[in-house]
Amino acid sequence: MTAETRRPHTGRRRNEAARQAILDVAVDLLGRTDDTPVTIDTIAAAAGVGKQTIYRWWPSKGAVLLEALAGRAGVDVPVPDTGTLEDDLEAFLRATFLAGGHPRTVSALRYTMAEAQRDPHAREHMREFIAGRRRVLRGLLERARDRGETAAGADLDLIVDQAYGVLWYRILTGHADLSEADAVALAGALAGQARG
Amino acid sequence: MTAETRRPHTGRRRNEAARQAILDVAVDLLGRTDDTPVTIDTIAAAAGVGKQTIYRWWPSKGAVLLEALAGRAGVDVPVPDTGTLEDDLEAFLRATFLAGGHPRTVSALRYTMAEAQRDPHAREHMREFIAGRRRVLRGLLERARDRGETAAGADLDLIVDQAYGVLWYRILTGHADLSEADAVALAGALAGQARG
Amino acid sequence: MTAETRRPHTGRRRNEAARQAILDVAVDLLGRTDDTPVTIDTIAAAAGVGKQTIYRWWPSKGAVLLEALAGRAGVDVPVPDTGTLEDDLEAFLRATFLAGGHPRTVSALRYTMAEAQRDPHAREHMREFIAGRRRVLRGLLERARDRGETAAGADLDLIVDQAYGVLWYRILTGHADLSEADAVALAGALAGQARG
Amino acid sequence: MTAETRRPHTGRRRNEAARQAILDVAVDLLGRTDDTPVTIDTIAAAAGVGKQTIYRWWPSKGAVLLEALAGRAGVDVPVPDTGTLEDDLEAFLRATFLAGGHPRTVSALRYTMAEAQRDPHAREHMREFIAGRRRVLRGLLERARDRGETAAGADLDLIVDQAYGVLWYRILTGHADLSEADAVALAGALAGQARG
DNA sequence: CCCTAAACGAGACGGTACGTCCGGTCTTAAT
DNA sequence: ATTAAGACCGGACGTACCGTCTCGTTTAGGG
Repeated sequence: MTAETRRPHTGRRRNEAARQAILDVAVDLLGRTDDTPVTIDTIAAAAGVGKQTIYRWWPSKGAVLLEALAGRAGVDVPVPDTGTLEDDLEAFLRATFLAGGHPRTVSALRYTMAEAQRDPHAREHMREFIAGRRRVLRGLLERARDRGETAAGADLDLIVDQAYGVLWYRILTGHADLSEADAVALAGALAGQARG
Repeated sequence: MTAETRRPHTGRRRNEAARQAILDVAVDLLGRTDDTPVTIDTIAAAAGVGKQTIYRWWPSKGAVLLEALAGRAGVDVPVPDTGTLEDDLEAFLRATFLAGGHPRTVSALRYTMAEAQRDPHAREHMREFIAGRRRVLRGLLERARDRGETAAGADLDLIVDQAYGVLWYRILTGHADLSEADAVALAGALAGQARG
Repeated sequence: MTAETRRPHTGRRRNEAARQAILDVAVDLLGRTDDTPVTIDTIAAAAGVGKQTIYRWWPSKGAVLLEALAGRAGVDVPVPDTGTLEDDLEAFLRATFLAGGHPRTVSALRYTMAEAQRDPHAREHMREFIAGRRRVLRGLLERARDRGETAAGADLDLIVDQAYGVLWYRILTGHADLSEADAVALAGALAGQARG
Repeated sequence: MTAETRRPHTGRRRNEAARQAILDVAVDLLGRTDDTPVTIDTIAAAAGVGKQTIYRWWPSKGAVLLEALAGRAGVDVPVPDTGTLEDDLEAFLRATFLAGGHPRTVSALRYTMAEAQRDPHAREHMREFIAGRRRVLRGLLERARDRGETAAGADLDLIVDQAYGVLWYRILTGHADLSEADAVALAGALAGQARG
């Protein structure tokens, strides 16, 4: 994804096209399943940008990657509204597992989570990213609660933890695929937990 | 943890004392919560060993770290045998969360999981480490199944995924602590799930 | 010779101050008669420079050392012009032997000639260095020839070879000093050869 | 030159076969014009010998190489005895230049002279090697002096320096070949110089 | 005749240097 | 003032070699 067309300078104002090119390249590189190195130099070169342009707007490499990741988050996972908790949960987890099972997504998530462990900026961005995803799922659960579908003492946060926990655990260790069947099974189990 | 005493050579056979010194130093460095760098150079220096002695026996830094980690695994988590699934599960998860909540353990697990994402050798070792931990928990569940405590169609592997998924998810994102209360709640939820 | 004062960056152009610092340190280290190691690391450290800055501009250690040596060549040996071949030759060889007999010069020449045997880049630079020194002496001889002081068939190159041959032979083997008396004797002998 | 046949142990006495194998391999490796590394490991492996067997009898790598070189010295350069200085000198220098011009010899001399600059043991051996070669040539000159062929004040040592100086200078810098014509020319010049 | 001491092949070891890679900072010249 | 370009410092990486050390084996020669 090398910048082919000439991108004009914008003088003393921030160049939005450059910013977008950087994030696009970051997304592209993160998704590569070969061993293309994801370095600031390769990003800058591929985006047709100076390294300083990156560091002017982001504090570290991890911050760039996490913002790139966050920008792509949720595009593949619409929030379903079927009317029942189990169906919502199943639809959501199927979509989530489907997206999360794509090789490009796996690669990107693995790399960024690793980066978040060593780069404090990336860690902070990752926390926000995670919090955002959690809010969506928790919203889905709260809707069901408001409909009276959940038991009184149901720990919604713990249910969210289990859903995303399984997802990340499998992505990072690779010990099992994110199969559709497992999405369904997990949805059923978590719906059961919610009902009490 | 510098080697103070003179360590004798062992001729043409591997020097077990050197191997142990390397792993000890690795464990020590992995557990540091300050930003002490975990490098081959620092490991070698602290262990009083030449770098080549490390590379002679391990293919990469990650492999050393994972072996060091694996060597310490399970020391803090005995397998309980109370007679009932829920009590076993609760005891196991309490111990696991307790150990996994210790700053030194968190630091080590975060670093090694990150390393496993970039170093194929570390990844392979991590897979084995993960598989070993899973076997323990799965054995506990199978025992309950053999006692007839679980429903016919209960997916034991998924339950294992949920337990360790929550653990790793919290360790890596840091969005919530590994509290004792959550261990108890999770044990209850999973026991219920197993019973069907 | 550590860089004490802050050296400013020069942006996208080569930093001449850094280049000079590297060569200065190299000259200094080459001249040491103790066993201070002449390493890229020590050069970089003493010059306050990253190793990559050296490898960006020179292909190998030997290339740096040879350039450093060449930069100092000829400073101590002015080309005399007395009007007669023998006097010119004597003055030149006295100065050459004097400079070549200095411990710092001996050390530098020994090290660089050794380096030139194993490093092809250094070898190439050494060839140029040698060629440059030869040109000076040969120029002196040609001037005498133009004055009609030499025999018709005199092989000037072979005379140059003998002069520098004795110099290097003694420097490298250390079997005899570069005494003033020998400079005079050699000048007389070579002048005799030239006259035929 | 790998040791193919089984070499028997000799109990508690030095194994002469091993010693010879080491020197043979050293000579072979020194003569290689490709970039085969001349290391203790390669020598030991090729000679079918443990490294310790080398270090038991020689103090350093350079010492081995120099002894190997010395063992081959003089094999190609018989001392002529034609009856006249110029003819003796010409015959000697022709043979010397011929031998010294062989690629294997050049390679060996270059490597060992370089080694002699960094390894004190090699340096000492080189001094002896050089002294030995000098004695031969000086003997030739003294014979002529005893016949009354040289001038009273002729500096025989300087003549020896000039002869070997040219040889080594060309070998080490490679700026010119050791041609037969130059051997003849040099012999003539030095004979003239001796006659005064 | 056995038993011990030395030499041997093998190769692990501590240490030092190499040349490469990359993160984040800095400066120039162009826009 | 912002940008593309890219040099710079620092520091980790994994490799190569030196010379030392220990093991287990083999043989010579003294008790």
